[in-house]
Amino acid sequence: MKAGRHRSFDEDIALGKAMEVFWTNGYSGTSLIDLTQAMGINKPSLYSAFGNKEALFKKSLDMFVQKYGTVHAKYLFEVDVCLHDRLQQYLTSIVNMATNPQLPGGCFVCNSTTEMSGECVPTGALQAITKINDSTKKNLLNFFDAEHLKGNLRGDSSPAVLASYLLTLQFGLATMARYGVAHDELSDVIAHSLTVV
Amino acid sequence: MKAGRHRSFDEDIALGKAMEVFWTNGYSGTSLIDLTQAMGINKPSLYSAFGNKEALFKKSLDMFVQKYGTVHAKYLFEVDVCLHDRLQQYLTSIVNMATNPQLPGGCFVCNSTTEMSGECVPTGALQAITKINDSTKKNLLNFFDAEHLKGNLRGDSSPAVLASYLLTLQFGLATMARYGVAHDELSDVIAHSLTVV
DNA sequence: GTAATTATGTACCGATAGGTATAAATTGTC
DNA sequence: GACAATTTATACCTATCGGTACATAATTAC
Repeated sequence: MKAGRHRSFDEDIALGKAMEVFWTNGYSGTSLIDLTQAMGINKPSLYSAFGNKEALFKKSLDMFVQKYGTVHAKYLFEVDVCLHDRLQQYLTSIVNMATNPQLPGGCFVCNSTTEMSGECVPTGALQAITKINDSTKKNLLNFFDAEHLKGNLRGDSSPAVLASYLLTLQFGLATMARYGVAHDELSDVIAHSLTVV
Repeated sequence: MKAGRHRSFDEDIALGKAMEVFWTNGYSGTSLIDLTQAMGINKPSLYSAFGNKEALFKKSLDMFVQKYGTVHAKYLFEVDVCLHDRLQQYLTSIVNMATNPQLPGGCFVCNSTTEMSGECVPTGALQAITKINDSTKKNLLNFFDAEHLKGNLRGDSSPAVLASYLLTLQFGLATMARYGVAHDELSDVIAHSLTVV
């Protein structure tokens, strides 16, 4: 056991609260007071535990990806389910998150992506967002490449276009949820969008 | 001619500059100094001409809609063009704007939509954004209703679902452009997304 | 128990936020 | 040209921004 006074708060719980605040308000819309109040700690504790605002934002993005970002992909790889149904379940999982009333609404990464290209968000944070999107895009490309090899792609749709199409749908559905469109309506959009695939 | 000193700046040009700054940085990412510097005026002039930050934001949204928002719809109503091609030209027009290197990237309304549901954006601004999206959605619904009556809708796709699908694509394509995806790649996405319609 | 170590609470830092008071500058009216 | 009306420029207001110094409290190592 290390010496010194113990942390009076759980780092993961506090980080989860920070993530929700950033998700709700964006980077530049979030103040340190918003954060400390939601996290239930004061500023020196925040800085010693997480660094500064930018570092906390990046850690919040990491937690979002780990907690709400990676769970959807499992539906892409279920066995004995046709490609169409796997894609539908994948997008439905995203819409479930984006419309979950217990959560801030939409998708933290999508929100942050629209916040890019402004001088108001530090460079490191922008790079983190780009990295996440690059990873998602590449994963989708690898997925459709594999499906192509398995002969599951009908029509002349290339894996690259399908990957971009899926990412476009993800962003679009998340923004629709943020705008307030209800879950059921987005389910219909998913069904329609996959009549191609 | 009214008495008193004349304005030394063109209101519309200054408002255009303000729109670009808000489009780039979002509401809470934009400071009054950002605005006055881009507009080439000082704060008292800004306040006397436009009100305050919130009013200037709403006027910027209005100008965006008028200057960059309504131009796309004309492609929906061209004569002697099939529905598929009209939709393709409509979405392509949006992508042209969202990837135009002379502009801030993406779509101002889409960016603002993801900024919603935070306490950092004043209520009036949020209502303005919702109003624009409501209007877009309703216009698309009316359009597809009319196409339905003309017998141009194939399959069992309802006008309401098609309208939501189009709006989802708009948001998605705009966010993709903001993320940095190139014009040609988005053209392919458009082509693929319309194999349904 | 004492010393070393770590976290907490308060109070503060300079910089900047949105917004305005005030006076100088510029115009049309008479 | 005097006056009324309007815009401009400077300087300032209070509140809050992100970030930190410092003293105090709590804990382990010895």
